[in-house]
Amino acid sequence: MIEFKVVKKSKKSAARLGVLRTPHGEVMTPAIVPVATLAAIKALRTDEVAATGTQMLISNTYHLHLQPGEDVVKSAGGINKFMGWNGPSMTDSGGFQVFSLGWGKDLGVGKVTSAKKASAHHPDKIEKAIAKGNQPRHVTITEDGVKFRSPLTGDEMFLGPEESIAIQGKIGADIMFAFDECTPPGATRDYMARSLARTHRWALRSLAARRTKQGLYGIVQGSNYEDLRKESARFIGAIEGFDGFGIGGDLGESREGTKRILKWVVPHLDEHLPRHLLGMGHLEDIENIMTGGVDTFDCTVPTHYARHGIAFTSKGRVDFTKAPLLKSKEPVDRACGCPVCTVYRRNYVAHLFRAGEISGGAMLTVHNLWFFNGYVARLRERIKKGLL
RNA sequence: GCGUCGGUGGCGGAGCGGUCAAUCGCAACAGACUGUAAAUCUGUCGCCCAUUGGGCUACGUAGGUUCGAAUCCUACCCGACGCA
Repeated sequence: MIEFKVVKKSKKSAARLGVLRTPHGEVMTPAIVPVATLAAIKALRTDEVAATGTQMLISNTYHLHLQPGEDVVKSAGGINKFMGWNGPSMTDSGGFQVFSLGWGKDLGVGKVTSAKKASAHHPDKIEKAIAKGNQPRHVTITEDGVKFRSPLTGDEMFLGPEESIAIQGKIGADIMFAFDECTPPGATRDYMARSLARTHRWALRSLAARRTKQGLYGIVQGSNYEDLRKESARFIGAIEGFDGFGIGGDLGESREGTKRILKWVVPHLDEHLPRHLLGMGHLEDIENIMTGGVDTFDCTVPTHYARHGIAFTSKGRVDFTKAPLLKSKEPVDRACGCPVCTVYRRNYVAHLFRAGEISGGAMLTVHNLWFFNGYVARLRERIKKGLL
């Protein structure tokens, strides 16, 4: 059971402050939700994660199904006990993997890769590949769900709405997501429309498959087509029983595009229910996301970039793989009070990266999470003061 | 002192007469990364111009053989090992 309460609505934008109550505590929204795909924020212990101001985590159904398997998580007492995380949690449905391991992998594109950019590398490839009703190499998408081979064992596996919800039920996070298809940017409208209709049917099946008291969010798709996005928002928004909404898929080729999509979608969603934007949260996006009316959003950027040596600081990005930092006696970020910045200097962190020491990635993960959480908290403060 | 093997680009290490400025790995440098295939991936990596391309100097040093050598021969220098 979850509960959401809007505490304040901005007069300047669609932004709002809220409280999301879960069996594992409250989330002050808007909030960023760091990604713990395999029931782990890579490189960190959960107590270290808690010390970064992180309120909620999202793990992944597909990955946990492959390893260690949902039964292991269930017998551990659910994901919270399993990973020693006392706070709220969500699980993504595996819908994103339908894309990332399917078309995404085949075509070498990410979900935010613009169609233009992608087709510059593969002229006409995307349209042709997808338009003809072909299937990606590694997954087969049917009305029932998605067939794929485990990259771990090579075994044939299947994930559909019923399977995803059953697995998420055993994992036991506070909030689950409906099974959807995250469509590839650059696909034809025709493909998008057919995929959307199927995702809608999957949403109803996901809801019908729920056997637990966990929250369940329906997911709005529709890529960057106005009519499809609106249609999707109306359809998903009208379904009785969802505890909130996810907004997923291709979110436009630019920050303006994302803004536009949120404008199309958000007005059709019940304002009393929480809205979660799936997989977006670069620093530069966050203000737009909030003013667009999003309550929670997840993103791998702070954790992923950290392991690649990038720290986000009050003065912009700092790349710790660069040699000159070996001579810097500054903290990672002068203006930061995180557990890393209060102890370590840039020269040491840079050394750890150049030496391939994993603690370097761990340190920047702590810092980046602290920084992103702080950034979001300051924006919440601005909403509170009526500035946003 | 004699013998054997060896000396290749920042390092390790291929190549053993032409297609070699030289496979590959590491390091270095640059770039990418938005519901994590991701402590990953891509590119550059002798020097000088250039868009394809061209020029120059290079495989211990100095000579030589050959149309042509990192690759064959000779001498020398250096290293490892073995024998005195």
